[in-house]
Amino acid sequence: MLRISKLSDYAIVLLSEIAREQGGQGVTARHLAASTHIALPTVVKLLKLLKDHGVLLSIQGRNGGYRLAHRPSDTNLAVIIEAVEGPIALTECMNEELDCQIHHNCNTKAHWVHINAAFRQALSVVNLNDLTRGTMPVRVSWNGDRAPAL
Amino acid sequence: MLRISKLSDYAIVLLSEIAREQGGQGVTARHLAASTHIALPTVVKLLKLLKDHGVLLSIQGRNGGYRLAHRPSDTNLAVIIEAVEGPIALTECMNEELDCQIHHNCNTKAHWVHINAAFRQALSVVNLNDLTRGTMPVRVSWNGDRAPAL
DNA sequence: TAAAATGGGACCAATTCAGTCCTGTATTGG
DNA sequence: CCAATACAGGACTGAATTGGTCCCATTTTA
Ligand code: FES
Ligand code: FES
Repeated sequence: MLRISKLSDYAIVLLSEIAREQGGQGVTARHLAASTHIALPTVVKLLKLLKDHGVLLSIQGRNGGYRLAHRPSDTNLAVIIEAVEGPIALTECMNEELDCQIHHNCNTKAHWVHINAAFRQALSVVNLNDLTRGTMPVRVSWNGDRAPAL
Repeated sequence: MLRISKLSDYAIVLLSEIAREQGGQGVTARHLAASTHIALPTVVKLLKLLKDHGVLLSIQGRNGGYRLAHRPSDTNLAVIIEAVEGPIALTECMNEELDCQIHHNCNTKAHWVHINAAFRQALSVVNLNDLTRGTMPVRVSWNGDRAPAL
């Protein structure tokens, strides 16, 4: 079916909520669980992931919580998804150092590199501001031409 | 990790091989299994899927086999992947009729529709000819502007 | 110093995915 | 005409991934 994981979706919801509520100090996992109706253990797990990948900052101890590590406009969907799911690599061939030899005469890899980049681009253009404020980036344009043979 | 399934990858390999070998008449599953080193039952399963979705034509009986249903230039990655994995729908919200209410005030759906389209676009521009002949479409361009709020 | 919060793992259940197997039908060369 | 070859269709299994839970340690502060 080719979809992002449910966890990534949750992460987007959580971050949107943090961006919306953030009033100087952190937002707690408990509070987020209540306001998003995502189970607390799951919320905790996700916030930790996002913190480990530099999307969130954490404040320990009583009155602790989480805050965005960067401005909402600098936190985009590509970053969020990569934090939760790992690097976006649509095929085996992409991010492995093992010399993938699935295809005979591999004309394929170059295409995947390109598709991967286009996809990541589409994701990276949408940021937290867009999600909370309802702004929207313009569309990708495609000139329709074809390049000459490799 | 966000990757296409192994089956989709196999399908691409199989179709490339068919496009390459196709000399008027069909190519058999047995032959494809031998030439691609993909296990026969798996090959059979995939060819059936591709046939059901109109990517391949089948000829039954002795001397039977499979042929491309359309010209190689009309068989693109989006079609192939959708045949094997079902429609490309990156989020729950996309292809379901159930009124997905994951997000509070959903500013999200509009973005996913857009990302989905951009992704499918990137896939659909690469066709079987490109894969077998080594030609390559040009890149997606992005003007960097942002549209006004919704 | 107790309560409230994150930190870090291990762990389990459910689903999805990859792959196999079996039985049936169509076609055709000999 | 019939046996061999190939596709048709589905049931089934094992493996891998994902989604989700649980437990206990550490940090901070009212
Ligand atoms: S061998 Fe991996 S993309 Fe070709
Ligand atoms: S409720 Fe599904 S995209 Fe917002």
